[in-house]
Amino acid sequence: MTRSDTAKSRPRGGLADKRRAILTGALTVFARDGYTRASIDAIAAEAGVSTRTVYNHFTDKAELFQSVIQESANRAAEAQIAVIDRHFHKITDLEQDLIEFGIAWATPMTAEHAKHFALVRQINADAGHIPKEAIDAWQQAGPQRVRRELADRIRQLADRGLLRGDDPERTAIHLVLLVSDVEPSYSAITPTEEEITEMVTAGVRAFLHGHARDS
Amino acid sequence: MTRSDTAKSRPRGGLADKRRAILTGALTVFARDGYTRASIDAIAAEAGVSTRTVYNHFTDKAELFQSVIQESANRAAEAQIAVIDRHFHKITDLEQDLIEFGIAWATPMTAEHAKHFALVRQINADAGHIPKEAIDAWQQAGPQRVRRELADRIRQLADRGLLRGDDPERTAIHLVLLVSDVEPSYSAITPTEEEITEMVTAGVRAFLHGHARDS
DNA sequence: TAATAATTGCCATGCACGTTGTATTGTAGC
DNA sequence: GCTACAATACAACGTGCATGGCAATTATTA
Repeated sequence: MTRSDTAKSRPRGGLADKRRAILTGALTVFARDGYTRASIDAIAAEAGVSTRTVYNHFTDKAELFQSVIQESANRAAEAQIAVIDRHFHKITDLEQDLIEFGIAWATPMTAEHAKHFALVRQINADAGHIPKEAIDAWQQAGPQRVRRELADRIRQLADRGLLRGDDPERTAIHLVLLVSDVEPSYSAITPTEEEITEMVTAGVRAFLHGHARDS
Repeated sequence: MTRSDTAKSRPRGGLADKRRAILTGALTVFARDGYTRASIDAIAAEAGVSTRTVYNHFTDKAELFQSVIQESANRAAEAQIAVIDRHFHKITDLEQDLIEFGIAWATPMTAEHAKHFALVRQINADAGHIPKEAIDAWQQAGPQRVRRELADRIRQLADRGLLRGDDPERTAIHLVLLVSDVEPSYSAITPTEEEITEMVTAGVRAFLHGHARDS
């Protein structure tokens, strides 16, 4: 009685894109439960697919996980780079444009991307039990790629004399830190649009001028 | 043959402080393996204690975990508040003293405190499977308490005219973000003392003056 | 040293889960 | 409709693990 009631709509048909369904379901379950807790049965159910089919597409739970984090990294990186490109193309009023960038950066947190960040937390916690090659590949496809992109944009702003030009990599890190929310989703409180704006504004001001009195 | 060879030195005696031994061992194992992966047997072995004794002191794996994170939060908070008190007492040269504070803040990362931060990552990842009360208690005993302490110190600096006085809570968050290392221990690379100094210096400069050209 | 409490070893139970084999069935293209 | 192949249902195996029960053993205390 535990098998047939978990899968609500299994029309039993639909060949072909099972693999994508599995990856999507696995993302959901891995992000929610973590690697060890996540059971293949739960993933299969979430994907609307038989357990056996999962093993038909992926040899291992481990390989499935690595595929999931790789795809997650790629998708998230695409999205974030899109945000970067969109907002750094037309910088005229530095502070105002950075604030708009920060809002766009911090806002998508509310929808589908929440899963990606939950997965990132799982990776951070489980890093000691994930093969180093997988971690490296993930880092390179995700965070590092985005950071390099942002650093390039910052370098361009420095060339235009709008920012200091020393160590654009670290400057990029600082910017991202200051416009991102702390507290990853405890108590499931979604910050309002106003709170995001306020946080981002404060972050951008700190990024540009710092907190010293005389600045 | 799996039971007797894991515990190397079990002199079989030594009543009394078993509870502390269990807590310490549990911290090690939980921090390394996470809640689900961590087995009671592994914890008992790490603590040099029989499996049965664990259940003699704690009813559940869950209760043991909550005790561990609570103690971890308390210890880490004490240590961090000590660092805050030590460095914010004698602020004369703001930038130089903040840099020294940041170095002291980021350096202990190398020893015993690594476990605490690994545990924090586990909590962040597993938050959805930990009772809300436990999360709240942990937050209050740990991060929130430290942040409030730091905010108080920042408020005092603002009163002395050294920092802007708007929203000291967020200012505290910004300071901590900027002097902390990103990348939680992938590839087990321990940053050198020089690297820490460089990162902290850049962070404090950004905290005080920002990255804008004209500042 | 006697009595009380804590610790241990060992066994046992029950469950959840990864993984595989196999026979069956649905689907796509001829 | 027939064939080749993917998907499924079902069952089964092995394992790891949380948890509990005793009885023997050791430490603490009076």
